[in-house]
Amino acid sequence: MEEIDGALSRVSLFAGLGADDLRDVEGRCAWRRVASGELVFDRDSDTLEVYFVIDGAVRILSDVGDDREVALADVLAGNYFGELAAIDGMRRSARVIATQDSLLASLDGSSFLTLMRAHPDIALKVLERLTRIVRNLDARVTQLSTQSESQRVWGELLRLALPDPARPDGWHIPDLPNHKEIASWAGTSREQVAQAIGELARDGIVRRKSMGLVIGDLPRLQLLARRLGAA
Amino acid sequence: MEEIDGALSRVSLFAGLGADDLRDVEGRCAWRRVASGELVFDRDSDTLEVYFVIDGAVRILSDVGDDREVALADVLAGNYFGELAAIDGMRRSARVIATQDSLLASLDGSSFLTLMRAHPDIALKVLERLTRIVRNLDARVTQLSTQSESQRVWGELLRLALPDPARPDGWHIPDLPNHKEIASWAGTSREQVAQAIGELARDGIVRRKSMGLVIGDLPRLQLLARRLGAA
DNA sequence: TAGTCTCTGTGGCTTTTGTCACAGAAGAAT
DNA sequence: ATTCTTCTGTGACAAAAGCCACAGAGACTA
Repeated sequence: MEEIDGALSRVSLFAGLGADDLRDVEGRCAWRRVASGELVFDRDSDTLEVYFVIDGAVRILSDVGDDREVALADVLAGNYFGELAAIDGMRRSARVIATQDSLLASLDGSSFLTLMRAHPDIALKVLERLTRIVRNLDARVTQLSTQSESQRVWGELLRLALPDPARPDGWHIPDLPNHKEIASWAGTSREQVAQAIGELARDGIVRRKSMGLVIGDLPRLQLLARRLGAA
Repeated sequence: MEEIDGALSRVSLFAGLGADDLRDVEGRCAWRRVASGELVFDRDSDTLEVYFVIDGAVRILSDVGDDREVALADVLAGNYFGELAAIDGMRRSARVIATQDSLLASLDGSSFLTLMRAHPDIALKVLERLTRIVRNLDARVTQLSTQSESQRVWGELLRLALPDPARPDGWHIPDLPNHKEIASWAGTSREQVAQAIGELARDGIVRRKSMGLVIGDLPRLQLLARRLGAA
């Protein structure tokens, strides 16, 4: 029981909650500090808590046996995860691993349900969140069903791209995740990620830089990522 | 304005609603009859109604241009669709097409929101539904990311399989959807579906029958659909 | 009944992926 | 610095998938 002090007010879900209610919820929370890489819960476990990420970040992933894993979502500070089990009472459908040293608050499932019943605004916010998730997943299913693996890698790069302060109209990826991680988002293998990036580099569309990529020709990359890109 | 009479009581979402409330909701609904194949709404349209399927069935699909389409969900009588836009106010992310002649009731988005606010049980049921959808989509993303196309087709066949009343322990698919449709669920092409089924037939695992398939060796099919199936 | 149409089942050829292998780069540990 | 380990970038070869083409089966029309 450490820096609990108002920690939950950093969670946007509780934005509309009065100070008293907030204190009450805080009182019901258990607190947990996890190191980067640590397992928060595993698939098929039958716990029902909802976790609030006070600080740090976690990744939800559907691991599939040995090597190849599939990243489903990143949950950053201020957000929450584990709500599915709290809502339907079923087992965890994925595993959750901290991607940074993190501080988590957990609320047991039935308290969460009670809270939503008492505060329609909160229920509505949870609905909005699930809605966003469903829309994202629909889009991802569509991409996995229709795009080639390279295209998915390129799309992932576009998602990571930021305007480059060094060059007007320039874009870059200052801190590229490692290939295995990109692969787990794009639904492909580490080697394919290397290949796909290599192809862009050979065509002069990107240049490799210390820890990242410089995108020289963003429009061309967008074209490639979409449909059958003409070379 | 036809056989509105108590039609909404067939929608399980309203199971806990009192007779008066139910009548009130019915009064706010617009009614629409659609023929099989007819478009209910298209992607990117900015309507916000929720639709209740009183009779018939619709399919939600994320079409991708010309030919290849991706099926996202089937909504049968007693269920509803279109809730995403009602909840978040964004445009439709997919198109909806009737797969049978159907009777639909539609409720405008703000009435739906009001209803959920007034009746936490209904909000909870919507949450449960979205939860189930998210879990399904997570599983689908995982399969698309890790299984081969044939495996996905075989998995789809397993999903369609029913116990065969004609043979003890026998399984069959009495009414196989056409290959294009199977492809739209498995995220592959019509030809791959034909190939995958052809392979099973050649190995004696299934036999083709008038409009369906007879599954001779279910365990073997399950094995193939899972991991690197040994022949 | 013959004539369309759509759906099936296959084959062949090109391109993409899966898999293994390996050498160099980059970090981390000692 | 030196060693160890993990990550990167590629190449090669086998297997799978994309794509096109076509012939036959069924279903529906005229």
